[in-house]
Amino acid sequence: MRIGELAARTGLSRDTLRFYERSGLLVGITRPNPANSYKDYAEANVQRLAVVACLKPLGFTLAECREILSVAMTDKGRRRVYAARKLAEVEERIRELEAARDHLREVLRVSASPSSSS
Amino acid sequence: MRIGELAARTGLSRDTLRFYERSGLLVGITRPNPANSYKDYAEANVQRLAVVACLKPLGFTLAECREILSVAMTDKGRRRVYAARKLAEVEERIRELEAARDHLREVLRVSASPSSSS
DNA sequence: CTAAAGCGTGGACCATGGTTCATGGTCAAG
DNA sequence: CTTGACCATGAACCATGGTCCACGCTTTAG
Repeated sequence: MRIGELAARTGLSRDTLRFYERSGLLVGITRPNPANSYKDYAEANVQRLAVVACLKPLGFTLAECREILSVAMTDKGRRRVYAARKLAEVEERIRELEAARDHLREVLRVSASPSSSS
Repeated sequence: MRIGELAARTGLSRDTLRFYERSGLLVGITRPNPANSYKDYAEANVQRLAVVACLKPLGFTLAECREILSVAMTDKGRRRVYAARKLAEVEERIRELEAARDHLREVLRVSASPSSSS
């Protein structure tokens, strides 16, 4: 399929897809017609982009998505390693944010009392 | 004081301080000596940068720090509004990350079972 | 006096994840 | 045949938070 169809089927803009292509997230790109410069994107990219759409909200960068996709179909163990590593990062970030949250609550508690500003 | 001293007293690099100055975080900057172009930074900037150092890990951007500092000394109520708004953001982000964490745990749980890869 | 250290300015560069623009080629409908 | 939609490429630009460099001037230490 061409980029417009891929965009329609994934909900991503053509520009974003071109950016993802530069980022190495897409595979199976050919130029079947020597008369023009149009590219053909393999069907597999729809699935790959679904994986990216799933991973991105989990905090994976595009580079990490690329790495994961490169082993995703062949190496379950390595895929687990990525997930486990990211899980640790996410848990650490949650702890940091909980500390920030408690700090902000303290700010609000203190600033609610009658006197004392800064 | 000059930028070097401010850097020494805050632990920030001169470059970072100049970046912060461009970002509008510093006040009371004069050029007391007409013979040179050296700037003098008001003592108050040490405290301001301490506030920034406190706010940044809480997820406040530099622009938000600037806003908060602009009202910090005069308007306790508005300061509360900023803190409350950021608290809501932090709590939302925590919820998102917890969802991501659960998703990753699920990935690890599923990929631990014997068969089925992608 | 000389050399090093400090200072100000402006600009380039880094990563991240895109968006927008300009240019030029191609394809399909009317 | 013309118009509009689609495509590719490269480059510039956006925000965020800086870092690094070169240039030239000043200040300070030896």
